[in-house]
Amino acid sequence: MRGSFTAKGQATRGRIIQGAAAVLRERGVAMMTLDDVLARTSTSKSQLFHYFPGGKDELLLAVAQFEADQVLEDQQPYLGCLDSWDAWYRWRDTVIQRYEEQGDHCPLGSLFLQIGRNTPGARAIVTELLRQWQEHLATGIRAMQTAGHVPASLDVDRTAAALLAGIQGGVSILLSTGRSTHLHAALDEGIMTLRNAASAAI
Amino acid sequence: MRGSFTAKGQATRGRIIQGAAAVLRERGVAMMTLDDVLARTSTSKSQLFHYFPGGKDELLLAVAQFEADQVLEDQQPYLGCLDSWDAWYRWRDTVIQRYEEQGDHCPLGSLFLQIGRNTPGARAIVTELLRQWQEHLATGIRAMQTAGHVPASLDVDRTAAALLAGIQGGVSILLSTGRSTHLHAALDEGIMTLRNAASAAI
DNA sequence: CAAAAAATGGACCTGCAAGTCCAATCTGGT
DNA sequence: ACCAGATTGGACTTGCAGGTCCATTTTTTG
Repeated sequence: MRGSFTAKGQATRGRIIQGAAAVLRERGVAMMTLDDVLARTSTSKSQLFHYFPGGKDELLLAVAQFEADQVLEDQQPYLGCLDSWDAWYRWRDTVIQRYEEQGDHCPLGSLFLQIGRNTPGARAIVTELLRQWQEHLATGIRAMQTAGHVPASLDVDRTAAALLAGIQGGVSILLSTGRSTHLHAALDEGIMTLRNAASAAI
Repeated sequence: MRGSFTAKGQATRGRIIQGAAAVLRERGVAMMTLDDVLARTSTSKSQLFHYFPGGKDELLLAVAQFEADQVLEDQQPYLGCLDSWDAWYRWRDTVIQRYEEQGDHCPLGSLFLQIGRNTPGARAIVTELLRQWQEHLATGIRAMQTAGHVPASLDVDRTAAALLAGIQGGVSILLSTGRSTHLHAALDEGIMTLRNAASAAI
């Protein structure tokens, strides 16, 4: 199927996805129409349905995947080497900056509320994203343990899970209220927990 | 305006809101139509537009308010008297149970993604809910300080904010993945933070 | 260079769901 | 009992957005 697309076809397909993502950030899922996407990408209906035979749902799913890939990329290279307190703080700043810039549109969240959890594809995308994200955090914590900055007795998975939850909640509150206070608090608390665990263990 | 509704009218209005809330939990915002609501509540179009002249948006807003009121109520009486470790754990169990039962539909989240943050009404509802929620948590933490279980040096507002963020994120992950692991972790970490602060201060 | 396959343009269809309207019925006050 | 205003029923309109179709152009391939 996908192999039958030529290079030009792939390019068009990609353009449609990116255009849809842009429209989505501007207008939100509820307000986005296929015609918006066509207008923005200078493509025609037949093209859209040529590359996304499943119609709107398939397109939204593709955009969801596109946005999901972006999330972790935007946190690099910091998320990949959380091996010192300084690295953790730099990563924290990156996260906060990214989501403050994003403003009050959450492509992923709204997307998959629209697509619905029922569709297996949507759920898989989010689940996989969260899994990778948490794994990065856990790896970072383990690195700190290895370096002796955090006691080995700390429950890595639970700490990472809690931190990830805090971030998610912080972002979702930022979307709701426009204030990044909670995201800030969640990140600071999370890192502080690591540090306190360290000092408490002394 | 509202005063001109008779008792019967108010009852109908209420029925419509509750019916809409039910439909919403079942089918999700994207899939809900006014006709669904009419069918479920045995009312007619003219009634719906009589009580909600603003149409669908106004109805959704009313449902949002209805659901928001529910959220804190469901956590009572525990949320109101977080003055011992035992009380905190009972509250935690209540929260987890409530959201595990709710399954994978978030009336508020989806609602106000649909209505959009742009509308002032929607934003106000969520902001106020979060404010009250966090205030309850802060009050609880202060009670623990007063009782000497938590050191007075603890930054109450930040801790409460982080805990609230963790809950929000935990719930949103529960909605996405169907697993309550993160909600669990966030609550446990949050309470553990209070306890560790206590022991660290000794 | 010719045939086949892919890519594109855009008119058209269709169904649905929000919102309108008016006539009919009920209810509460005097 | 009577009247005004509130309530209700449901047919009708309307616009839009998703999806179909086919003719045309471009590209690949042999």
